[in-house]
Amino acid sequence: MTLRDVADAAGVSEMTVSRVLRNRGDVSDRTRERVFQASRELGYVPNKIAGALASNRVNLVGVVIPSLSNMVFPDVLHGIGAVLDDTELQPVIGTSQYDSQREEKVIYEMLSWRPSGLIVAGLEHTDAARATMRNAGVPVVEVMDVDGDPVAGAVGISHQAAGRAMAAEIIARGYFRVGYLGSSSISDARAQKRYRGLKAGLEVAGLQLADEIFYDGASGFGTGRSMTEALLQRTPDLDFLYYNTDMNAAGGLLYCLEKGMDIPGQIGLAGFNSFEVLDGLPMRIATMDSQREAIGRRAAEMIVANTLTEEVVRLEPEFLPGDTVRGDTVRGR
Amino acid sequence: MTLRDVADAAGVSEMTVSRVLRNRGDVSDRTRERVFQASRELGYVPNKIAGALASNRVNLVGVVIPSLSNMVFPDVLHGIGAVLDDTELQPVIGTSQYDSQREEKVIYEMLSWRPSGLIVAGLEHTDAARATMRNAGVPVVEVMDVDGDPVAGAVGISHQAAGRAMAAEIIARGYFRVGYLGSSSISDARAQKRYRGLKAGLEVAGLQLADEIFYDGASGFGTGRSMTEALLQRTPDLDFLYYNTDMNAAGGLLYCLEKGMDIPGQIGLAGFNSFEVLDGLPMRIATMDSQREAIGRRAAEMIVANTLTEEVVRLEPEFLPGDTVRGDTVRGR
DNA sequence: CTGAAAGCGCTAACAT
DNA sequence: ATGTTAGCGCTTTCAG
Repeated sequence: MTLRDVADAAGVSEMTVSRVLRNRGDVSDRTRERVFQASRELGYVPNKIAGALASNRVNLVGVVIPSLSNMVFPDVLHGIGAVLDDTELQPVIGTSQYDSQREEKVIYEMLSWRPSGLIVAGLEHTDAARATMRNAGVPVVEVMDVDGDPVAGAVGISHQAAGRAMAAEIIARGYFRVGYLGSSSISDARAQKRYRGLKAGLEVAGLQLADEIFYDGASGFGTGRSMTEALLQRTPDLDFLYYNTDMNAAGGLLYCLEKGMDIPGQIGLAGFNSFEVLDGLPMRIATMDSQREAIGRRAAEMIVANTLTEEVVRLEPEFLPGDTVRGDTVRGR
Repeated sequence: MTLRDVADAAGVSEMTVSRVLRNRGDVSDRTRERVFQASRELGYVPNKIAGALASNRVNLVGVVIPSLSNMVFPDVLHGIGAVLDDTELQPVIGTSQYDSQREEKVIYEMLSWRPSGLIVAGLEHTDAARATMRNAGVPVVEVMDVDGDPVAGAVGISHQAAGRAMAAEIIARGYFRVGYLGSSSISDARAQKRYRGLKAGLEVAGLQLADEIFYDGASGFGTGRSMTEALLQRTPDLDFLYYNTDMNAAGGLLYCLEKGMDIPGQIGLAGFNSFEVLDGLPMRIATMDSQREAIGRRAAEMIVANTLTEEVVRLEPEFLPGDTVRGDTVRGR
């Protein structure tokens, strides 16, 4: 089933059919109607492969993220989609499963389809992947993180700064025996940066991390719960728990509440990301909004603009105190 | 940057380069090495558009789902990915946002790229979408649901039966004032089927749904909590709450626990889906495993088999009693 | 083992 | 308003 078939059925040239179906150029209403009719009757579906080759235009935007299971990425995709919905462009998603070799392959595959742009999560990639992106010839935007050296454009927050900011909040609220609960995966570069930011921020105030614990595998209530239990068993006098993500913090919160701990008096908790699904827990977890949707939107806008931008957009995460931290005793908020 | 450039740099024909890069046919080690070298130095990325047009082969599998925000779909994608990872095929995801017009468009767009197969969530589509899929000329598999008339292949569970099975469990455990808490969205056809199945199952035992409540918008703890509060205010003597999804059930559970209700004695709760992230709540919610990964795997296998199958695979959801329902007093489990 | 020719299905550019 | 020609970058097929 090709243009040829529709053209024959409608008694016009292929070119006319092409024009009608793409709504380009002037075609008489009569011809137009005949073409639509023929196309519909035959159940014609245009071949975008051929169209793309001939026109040198592909209305796809590649989006490479580590995983769909971690809710942060669908949120970024949502922002991207919101912007692309107003254009001819369509996102195409690829996942790296937190594996940089796989990511390299996915990026390469994506670019081999000659998309109109590429959005990639994070700044850490193999040299080959970076080289490929640099030569892509289309707008490339790295998202979620600005702590590093972007290949081209970038939109994100500074996770290092987010960690420091959290340290400042913790200190201002009078906590000083801080424990960190995070992922042991070195491939979660952004969590690592927050971890380092936290430590740096504590040191500025002459404090040190009192203890830390790391887990393998997925975040979740169970993970948060068991990490929290293990950490508090080892270091019972902690007065603050900073989690790499709200999902784990939620598990920790439930554990602490069960044990009858006084939150936020005896112990404070904070997470990261601000997940809407968690509204409805017994207490709102203190967190930092990671601006995921805004990041997606901004990145998509840069692709739509279609300039080989090198712009780096730094968004600011917002601290949300929730119910699991004390009031600010220093600045008196 | 085309094959031509690489061929010139390596001093061979385009054809030879093509063979080396695709690892097809015999090429001497010396030539092979030269080609790789040239290709690498030039940063050549093959043009799959042209390749696909010439070879009439596209190693993509279209996957159309309503949304990425609802965790059920990433789980299906995970199953699909697990199977496709062992092949040359790659999934390409499109979302319909629970809008059948949009779904029709997405399916059409997908097929215009001539993928090797198509996987679509659900059995409810516009007539045009069904017609398009029927003429696709590639394997098409509808997933998640088998209560209806598939276009071609299908893999899923019977949500109607799942609702009935839940009714049977509720009754067997001695509950009889049952409330349903679900989505008002008619586009969630599967939840509707469970709802109808539940009612049918209760009726068989001479029971009726004591009350029901519906919400707009996204599921989540907050939604589950407020629905539960509203429903119990209206009908305080309910002894069982059946939710359309575990996410809402979790919110309801937290609410009931806060109010000091005796679960599962005074009141029982059950959800649907079996979400792993929820392990770690104070109680494990009774639920039914919707077999999402298995569905994804099975569907992908049907695509890989590359036969225009009409096979309908019905998987069986597994009831998981958790901690929020009483023991089976009838069958004495 | 390597190369040359033809053509995949469409669209840009140029007629008419 | 419609048609004709050429060619996008690759692979298939056939030669050698």
